[in-house]
Amino acid sequence: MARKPSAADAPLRLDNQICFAVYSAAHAFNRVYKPLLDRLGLTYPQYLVMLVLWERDDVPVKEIGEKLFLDSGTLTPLLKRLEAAHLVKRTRSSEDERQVLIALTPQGHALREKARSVPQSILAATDCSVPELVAMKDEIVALRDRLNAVIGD
Amino acid sequence: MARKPSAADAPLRLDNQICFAVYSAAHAFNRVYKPLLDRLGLTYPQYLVMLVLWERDDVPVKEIGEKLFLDSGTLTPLLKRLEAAHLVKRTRSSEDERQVLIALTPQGHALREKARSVPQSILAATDCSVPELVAMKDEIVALRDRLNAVIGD
DNA sequence: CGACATTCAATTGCGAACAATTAAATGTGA
DNA sequence: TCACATTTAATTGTTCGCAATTGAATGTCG
Repeated sequence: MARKPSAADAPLRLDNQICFAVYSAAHAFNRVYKPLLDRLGLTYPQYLVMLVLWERDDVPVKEIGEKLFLDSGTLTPLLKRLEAAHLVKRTRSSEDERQVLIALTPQGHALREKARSVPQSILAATDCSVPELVAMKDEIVALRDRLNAVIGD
Repeated sequence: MARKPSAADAPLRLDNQICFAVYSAAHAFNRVYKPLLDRLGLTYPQYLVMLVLWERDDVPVKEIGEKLFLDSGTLTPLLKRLEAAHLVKRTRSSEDERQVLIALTPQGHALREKARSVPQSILAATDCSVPELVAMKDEIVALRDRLNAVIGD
């Protein structure tokens, strides 16, 4: 038996869910990045790891994980692929043998120059002004941090 | 040789990237949803499919894909898992044998009632007002649609 | 010093996500 | 009607993402 749409249904409607907006926007970003990153031989998560390393080299896996909100189950195989591509080197820390330090190779450093044009291309694709994007980014980060705060209960 | 941070580096900084904000917020949402959806026996993408079906039943795979921005490579195995869980039935359309129609089972319908409390729990986790969330959602959807428009070139 | 807990990366298994290909059904035009 | 293109799902292979477990190194407390 057919039901009339009622106000009680609104919370379950797809279009009303901010989480779906975020989920689908993340996929849209990924699709825009794809052709740009293909030229660098990187996937998007690999690109994120490279961003971390371009800011600070010789970083333990743990720290990369904290910055990207990813765990070793994701990072270990990803980093092995970056190593196979000769972009990073993985070495056990001598001070703490539990840690694996990730360092850029010369090719890894060099890739940074090829990556410089990427943010500009993405900016163009958003068809937004920089201040608009910064404002949105700050709002989304604040939301993310509130969500992450709830997890640790 | 160490480099001074310069303005030219800003575009490649992780914290400046809206895409990473969106990417990490999507994962944060997923982690908040996880315990709620575990009780329903659903993953987050499966929950999205159920949202579509609760709005309109007996839908071809294609249409689900268009609403969620997913293709058959993702949906076919996901829908088979939902079928194995007795939540949906997959049947070839008699009018067009190429299409597979997805229909809810009685259990699939019934699950809707158990799902009603989910949006409220998510809302609480965001620690945001409804108008704030609606405004953000609209902005993110607009951004997503502009990104998707660029893809089709 | 020695039992114990903690930390860290690696591993395993499962479920997305997507590109590329395949195969069947349908539509179209000569 | 028949060749051909288009549409639709399914399949295959690669890469994430995460829970759960393992094993080695380190830290802590009696």
